Amino acid sequence: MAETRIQSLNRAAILEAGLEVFSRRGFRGATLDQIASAAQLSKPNMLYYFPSKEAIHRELLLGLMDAWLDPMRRIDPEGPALDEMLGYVRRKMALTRHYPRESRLFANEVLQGARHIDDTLGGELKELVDRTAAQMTEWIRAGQLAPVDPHHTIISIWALTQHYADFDVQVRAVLGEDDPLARAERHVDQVFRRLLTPPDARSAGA
Amino acid sequence: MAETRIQSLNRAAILEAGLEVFSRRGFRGATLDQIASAAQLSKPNMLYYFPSKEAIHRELLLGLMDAWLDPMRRIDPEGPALDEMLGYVRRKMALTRHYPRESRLFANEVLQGARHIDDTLGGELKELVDRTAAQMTEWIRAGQLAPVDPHHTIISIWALTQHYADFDVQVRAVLGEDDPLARAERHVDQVFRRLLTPPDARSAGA
DNA sequence: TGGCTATTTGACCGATCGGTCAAAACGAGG
DNA sequence: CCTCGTTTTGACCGATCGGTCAAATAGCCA
Repeated sequence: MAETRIQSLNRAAILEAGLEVFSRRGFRGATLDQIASAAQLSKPNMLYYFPSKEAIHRELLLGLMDAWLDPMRRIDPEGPALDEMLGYVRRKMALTRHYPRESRLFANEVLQGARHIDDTLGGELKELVDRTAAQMTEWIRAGQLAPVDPHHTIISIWALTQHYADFDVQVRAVLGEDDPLARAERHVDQVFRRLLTPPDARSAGA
Repeated sequence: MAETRIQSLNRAAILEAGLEVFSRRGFRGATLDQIASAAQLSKPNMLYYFPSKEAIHRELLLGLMDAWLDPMRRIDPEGPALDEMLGYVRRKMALTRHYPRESRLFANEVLQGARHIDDTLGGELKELVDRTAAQMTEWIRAGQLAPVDPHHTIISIWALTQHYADFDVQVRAVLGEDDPLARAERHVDQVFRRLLTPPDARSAGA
């Protein structure tokens, strides 16, 4: 009873189309006809693979959350504090560069109340953040990071990195550039380097 | 032919209701019935004051843009560089605290392509940003600000301040606090203080 | 009070929404 | 070729969308 080749192909096409449309229009703004035509399927044919609009949306969000949390999970408590934090920033920025639609899908969802994922937000995500914040507190106590509010620092990393995906229309309009992300990556690294470098390490290095 | 009392009262009620609904649902997700019932008016009665859903939305966005740009306009080239920049950050954060719905309205619009305001984005906004960035470049040359990318620093200020309004569901879920903004204001000040304080001024002050 | 304008409303319209259904077309094994 | 399960489709459904309209009502000034 395994998935046939045509099934997995069509399911993938529908999810790809759903990502495209949901990320640009939001859940209520997207229509099944738009998704179906983007997937080059008829509407009833699409509903043969997914029972409803909600089901497509839910599957996209579910698949998203894991990839979204992964960069934070990969922070190594044994590694050098500043490098670990800047590595996290870099990995999160890579998500923005390579998966801007996923970022906008998430932004749309949270902006409109996050009704479909509020359990994940208050559960798995909060646990992971609390654990990472505790690790940062240790690093600060050990003098490996400058004193900061760990929770709000994590939120700042999200804010800065996701902004380049979610508001890219505005970013491009204001910068007038084709590829703002090269500069953006250097800038974001600089922001958190200056925020997190402990005072007694400031004379050394570039 | 001036506006009567009842006209200005009803128009205000409609705009207030429109802000509430548009900011939580986005343009396409909002319905005229929702806005009308929030304004305690019948739908045809509401359309007696505004010709269409678009007209309500457009008037809200127009009124918004001016207030949104004001904190940046009030940066004083004659003032002390760091204080002026941190003052801008503080004013922008005050908008987030007092007008989160306006922030979400704007976020919804930009997220979905900013089709209703792209002329403002590429015109008035870009000019103001370029002028402010030029001022920052002077300050950097004079050693009053640490070397940064001015454009991306401005974008960072937007990203951090607006994030607390646009993603407040996520912020509250992760922090588990009732009023995250008190801490947030201190944190955001710290981020840009460390980013912008010139190297030779770091030994002085707190 | 009468009369005129400004305001409000219920009923309704065509378009579009998410979703259903029965029937047709397809495809692999015999 | 036939058979049977899988896949695809056109036609259609009730609900809801943004918006209209004629008629009813309220407010105001002579």
